[in-house]
Amino acid sequence: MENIRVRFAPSPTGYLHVGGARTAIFNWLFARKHGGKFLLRIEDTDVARSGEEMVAAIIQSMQWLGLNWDGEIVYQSARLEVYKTQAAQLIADGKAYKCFCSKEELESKRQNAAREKLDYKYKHDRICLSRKTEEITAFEKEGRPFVVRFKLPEGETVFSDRVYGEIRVNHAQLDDFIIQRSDGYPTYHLAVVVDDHEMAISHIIRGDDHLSNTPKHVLLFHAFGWACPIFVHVPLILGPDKQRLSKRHGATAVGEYEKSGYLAEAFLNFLSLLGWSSGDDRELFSREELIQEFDLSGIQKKSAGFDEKKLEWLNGQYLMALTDRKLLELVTPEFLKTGLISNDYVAKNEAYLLKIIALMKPRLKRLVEISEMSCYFFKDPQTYEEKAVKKHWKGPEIIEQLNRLKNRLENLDDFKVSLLEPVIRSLAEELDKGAGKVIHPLRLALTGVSFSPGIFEVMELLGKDRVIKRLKTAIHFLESHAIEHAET
RNA sequence: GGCGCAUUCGUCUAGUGGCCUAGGACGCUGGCCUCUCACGCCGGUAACACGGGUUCGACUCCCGUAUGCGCUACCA
Repeated sequence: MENIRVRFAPSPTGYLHVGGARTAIFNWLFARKHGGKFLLRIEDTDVARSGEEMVAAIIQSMQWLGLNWDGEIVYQSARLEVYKTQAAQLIADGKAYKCFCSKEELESKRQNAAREKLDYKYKHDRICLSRKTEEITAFEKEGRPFVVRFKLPEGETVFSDRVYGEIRVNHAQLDDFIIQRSDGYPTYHLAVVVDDHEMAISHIIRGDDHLSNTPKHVLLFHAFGWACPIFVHVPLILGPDKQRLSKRHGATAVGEYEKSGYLAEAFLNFLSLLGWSSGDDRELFSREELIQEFDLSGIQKKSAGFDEKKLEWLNGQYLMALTDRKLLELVTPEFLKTGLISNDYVAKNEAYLLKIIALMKPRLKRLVEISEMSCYFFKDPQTYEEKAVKKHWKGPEIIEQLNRLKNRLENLDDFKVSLLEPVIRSLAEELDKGAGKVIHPLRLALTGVSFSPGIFEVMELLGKDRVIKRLKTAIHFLESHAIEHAET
């Protein structure tokens, strides 16, 4: 394929939505695969709802995902004159006309029709199309506001969509739709057609919520005497309950996924596989592999539900593939944000941090989990998990057991896994217990919780001083509680 | 309501008339590993929306029905 030019055209009325991002990804993959251009156009013709901060946020999310675009960003708000000129041309050609009917008049007509369960269509009366020239000039002179309507021809429109095949729509369903609003701004339909033509877009890849609008666009392309691009409508992304993805389902903005600790590569991988399949059984695709494999024929017709569980799994896969050093780099901001450690600490304890990262890597699903998951490597436990206390610290002999353990460890100079393990196992044997019966209480004393990486690795990293100290603390804790119980 | 589009395990999907007693992945679940939690490994659960055709043969083609989604704005 030659001269592939596609565009992503978000409306800055909100953050970059997951669905929008997926559309952007498909466009980007298609362009990159075929050596074409991927253009970015901001559809900000709805002044009331558009905002500059939103544009910035959308751009930021695009960059995070690594969706680099070609050329300058096109802002529709900067092209109002172009649309006006094109609308005027259509009027001059008799393919569109000015309509002076007020919104209120039309609204009441719509309601009257609705009462009789009828569909009001402007083209039924076309009041403004039958006005005399003098009347129109008089209106214009007094500065009466008007919209420009497309004069809908009879017949039907047939077009072919790369995903959905041939679509046929009878014009009876359509109306003399507005292409220019009374404030002079173009509507979506006009702007999109004019811009896609001027930007020489070869393939319009967009959400299938526009499938029903496409006949209008085809009509406009024909009215202007322009060839239509190839239409490629992609299915929507829905929430886990198959309803339109909304805040109820949690995050809908790409930025929120970035914040909650997902990797851009994993998110890209995940979104690419929503509504598209390469045809084989792979789940993990690098950016390059996605470009390599992407093909319009793999696009699904059915809308897809967003399954965050799978995203988490995928993210975990990416996390595990990272080097310790790279993961540390990514996770450091989390450490700093939670105040667990300082910049200074990071600089001085890299080797230690790298070892922690190595232990946490297969357990981590999202970056933000790191602080909570590894806090006991930086500070002594403040509390002991209640359920674990009941389970592992029960019985009067537990204090004695921890004491014996502490004494043994105090005599050990080199805190290495290979030396620690025999100490604990032999103690268990002497006590005629399984090793777990010694390890679990120990883990609780050292970490405050019931789960952690292998206890010997944890001890080695913590070092003798902290292990002894935490054992003493745990023993004190148990003793004071024993007294409490005795008193009550 | 009208019109358009869709419909394979809970979810993402493979499947383009016989290869399907429907494959993979996530999830869930049994087990192994094991000091716990993860990771990893082995196994299990679970789907062609329904009804009619067409055909020697239908998950695959056609028609209905149901359900869902979209459009039906001076939003995009």
